[in-house]
Amino acid sequence: MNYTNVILPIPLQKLFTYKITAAEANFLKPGMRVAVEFGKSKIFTALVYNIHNTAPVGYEAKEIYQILDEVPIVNELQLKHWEWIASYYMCSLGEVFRAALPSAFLLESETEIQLVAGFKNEELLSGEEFLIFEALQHQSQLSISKIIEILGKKNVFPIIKTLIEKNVIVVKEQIYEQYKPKLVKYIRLKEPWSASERLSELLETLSRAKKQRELILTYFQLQSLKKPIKVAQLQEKASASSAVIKALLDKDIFELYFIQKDRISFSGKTSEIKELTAHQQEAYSAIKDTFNTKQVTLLKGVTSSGKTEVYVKLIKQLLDDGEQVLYLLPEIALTTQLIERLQHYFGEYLSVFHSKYSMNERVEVWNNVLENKQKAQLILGARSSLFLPFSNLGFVIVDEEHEPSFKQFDPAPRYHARDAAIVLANLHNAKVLLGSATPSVETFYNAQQGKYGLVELNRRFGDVLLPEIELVDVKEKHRKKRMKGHFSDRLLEMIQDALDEKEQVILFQNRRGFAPVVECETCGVSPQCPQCDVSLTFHSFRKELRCHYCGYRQAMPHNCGACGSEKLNTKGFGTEQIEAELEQLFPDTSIGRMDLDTTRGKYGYQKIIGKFEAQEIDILVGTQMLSKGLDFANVSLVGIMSADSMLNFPDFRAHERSYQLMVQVAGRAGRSKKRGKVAIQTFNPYHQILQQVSTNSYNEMFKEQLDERWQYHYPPFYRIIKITLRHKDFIRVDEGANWLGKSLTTIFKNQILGPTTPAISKIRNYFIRHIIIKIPQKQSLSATKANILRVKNSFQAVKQFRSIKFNIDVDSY
DNA sequence: AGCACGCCGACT
DNA sequence: GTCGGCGTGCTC
Repeated sequence: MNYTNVILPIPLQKLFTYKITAAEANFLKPGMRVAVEFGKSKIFTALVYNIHNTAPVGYEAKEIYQILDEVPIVNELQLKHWEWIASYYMCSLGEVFRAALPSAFLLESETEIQLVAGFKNEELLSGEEFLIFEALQHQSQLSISKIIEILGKKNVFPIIKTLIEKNVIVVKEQIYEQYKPKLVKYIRLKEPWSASERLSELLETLSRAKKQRELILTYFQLQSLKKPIKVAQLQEKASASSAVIKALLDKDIFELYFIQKDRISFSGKTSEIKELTAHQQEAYSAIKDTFNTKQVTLLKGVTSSGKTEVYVKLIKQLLDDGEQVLYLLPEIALTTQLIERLQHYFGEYLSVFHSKYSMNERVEVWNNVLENKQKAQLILGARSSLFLPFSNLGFVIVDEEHEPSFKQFDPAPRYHARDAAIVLANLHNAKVLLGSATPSVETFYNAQQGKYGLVELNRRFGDVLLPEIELVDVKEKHRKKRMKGHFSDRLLEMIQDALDEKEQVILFQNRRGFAPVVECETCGVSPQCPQCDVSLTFHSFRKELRCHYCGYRQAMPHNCGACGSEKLNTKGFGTEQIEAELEQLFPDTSIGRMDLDTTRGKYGYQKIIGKFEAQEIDILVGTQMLSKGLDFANVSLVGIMSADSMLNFPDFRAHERSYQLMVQVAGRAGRSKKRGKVAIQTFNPYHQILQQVSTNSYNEMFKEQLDERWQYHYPPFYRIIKITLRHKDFIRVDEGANWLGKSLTTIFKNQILGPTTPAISKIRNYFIRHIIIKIPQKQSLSATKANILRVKNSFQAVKQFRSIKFNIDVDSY
């Protein structure tokens, strides 16, 4: 007997065994997909893990339902990589499987039922059964969702079951692939007319249809180019309406045909890569040197130093050697600007892969990488692109390495793309280049310790100086009454100067919406989200209050819900309010706003950025999404509206993050010729981080942060595993967290922090508790994880705790 | 994780 | 009396 163990896309730690025939055993290989029945009524897409002939004990294996692939779509290196992710980040292989494949590869089962021909004994049926029977007289098949509609209730399976038992209906399980390659419509003359010598005859028959004759003539014109003719092309060239084409199709003179077309194509010329400047060249050679001894190298290059040019040169070389290159970027930095730049150099070698691309596009990229096609030699993508089926990866770039968005938080696998990429590169024996102007503390530490190579690039391109940073003491300005709304007189002056010089301004406010909270002047109460532990945020555009955690929204109330007073005040400030104030202060200036609310949709970004580039917008107000990878030549001033909210964030990385964010935002100023200016408004200008930002002292910041990490047992000296418990019942999570905290403490002693209640203690009606385990570098990670899993098991053996959601997040930073 | 099975309360 | 609530156990 032959069997296969398969991975199912579910959070269960084990593989499942299915029976296969000898022929199937011969054909199947690890990495191929099969459809299998799982449980009573589900069909899943599973991935073949291995093939063997050991019969399982204790149960009878089911047979597989269908083989879905001709060749493996996942290779062995990927499976190894998945196993590392599953074990390191403490999740199941199935969860990695689910995250790794574009969801179109995970088939859906759409259950349809059909009538058994010849059933006559209607009197045997109950009322509801008869309803279904009757419905099937009109329609040949019904989906489960339709039946739910017809019967007006959710639980329809028992009825379907009895109908099947009475042999009235059968279940038709229909599996379909979601992926449909894009077909392009082409047109040609139908058989008897295709010969050119019949042209005159053809025109004769159409003597009464002037438009149609013209169309035929245009067609022959296009035909002389000896290329297939697209319908759209013909229609445009002949400036004919689609009715004319349709008439000719109906007369059987034209016919349509389709050619499968890859969506991802680039038609344009590529150009030679730029000459590197002396400094870039130096960095380039240094990187190559470090690769002789190190697998990973950090390129620390100040903003606008031209890191991309160095990448380009390295990529070029690897591509010439015939190896695949992966270029990872945080989602928000994947801008058209960069894509176009790379396309310019690498043209048809480049494919882009990220979540704003449609499913079909993602499947195409997957297949192209799998077949090692030319157009997929260089992949530019967000974190999930490290799951593509590389077979010959030679080089990985992780740009903006410090970006927190490389870490996936929910759902599992909670992996860090940078770290997972290093492991992946290791499997391929490939080199990794981490790039950042403001490396994360752990990466720079690794570089200092000699684990990674380190190359610095400290000159901006064209030797433009780093921007001049000015700290504006808002407390002082308030005292002297020199504030207009949220603007200090100094910032306004600088904006005015820039506008006078016809230069552009970027204002950074790390909060969207109009004003974070609405507060009653009389009683001080502010409206809360009914489902989360947060105050609602006022959005003036729709005059409503919203919750940024669960999406709850309500109209802005006219009076206070607690005391009825009509004096509702807005407190704090967001991008929307900054924009409104600017409109008052600079009425003749065009102002744009860029945040999550204004950049919805695939091209949302591009529209705003395009306008700003074209200098249709003078002042751009935005959240942190404008700190990344954008290159505007004419920006001379960057204003940070308030530095304090980020500095006071309760997280051990708050200072590091603030530093990175401010330096990155500041880097948007003066990127081409002139030295830029940056104004940072703060209540606390003597804060050490602000001082370090203003003097550009990365090393000082690093040293200070490292000391703190050492003192308080944080990474890179300790690993952090965070356990999150969630439940709708407050008392239950509370008790569960206490129980778990105690039992972890018996093993890990003082390495346990908590249980603690997070700042936002309730989201979507779930109460949340955290427990943190700090693991010293020398303590065995695998033993620690085994211990955690043991405690988890005994936790879930307590029946009142079983319904508590239990998340483990390894390296939760 | 889903999802069916099974045992208790509030309604026609 | 039933419907439907959610606790419990299983999925090859």
